[in-house]
Amino acid sequence: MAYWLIKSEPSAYAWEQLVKDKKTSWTGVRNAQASINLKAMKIGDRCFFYHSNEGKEIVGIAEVVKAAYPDPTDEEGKSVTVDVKAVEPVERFVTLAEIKAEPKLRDFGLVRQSRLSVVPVSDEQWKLIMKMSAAAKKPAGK
DNA sequence: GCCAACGTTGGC
DNA sequence: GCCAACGTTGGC
Repeated sequence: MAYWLIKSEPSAYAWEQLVKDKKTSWTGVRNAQASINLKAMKIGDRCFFYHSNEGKEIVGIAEVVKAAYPDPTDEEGKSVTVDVKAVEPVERFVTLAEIKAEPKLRDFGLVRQSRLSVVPVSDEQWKLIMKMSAAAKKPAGK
């Protein structure tokens, strides 16, 4: 299974909203690279849910429940969307500042391409961030 | 097909 | 609110 990070401005669609809705269609992605990432998503893939602009932190974990299909909100029919559901909130928010402060996450898509709204997350990155989100201030161990 | 102009996103 | 980065558009 693959891992991803999906971004949303809380004012547009916050994590709390997804929790309330249980699941949602991740529509409105127009960026070409982001679309490619969406198409690569498979059912069961996990996604970090990141709040951009406000908060700038990873707040929860979502799961892909429906693979890419044409985005109904795109009149041109070029864009795709996936359905995701809320899995669980993270124990502790992981902020962008912390991610930037972690040398191992220097190559993280969120940092490297800050404008991309759907970015891939490697296994190692996923594990590390999971660790960072688990209560302690710093990742346990080395 | 290239490149400049413009628009949008997102961090600070 | 400002500015930098980057994607997209349109003229040539």
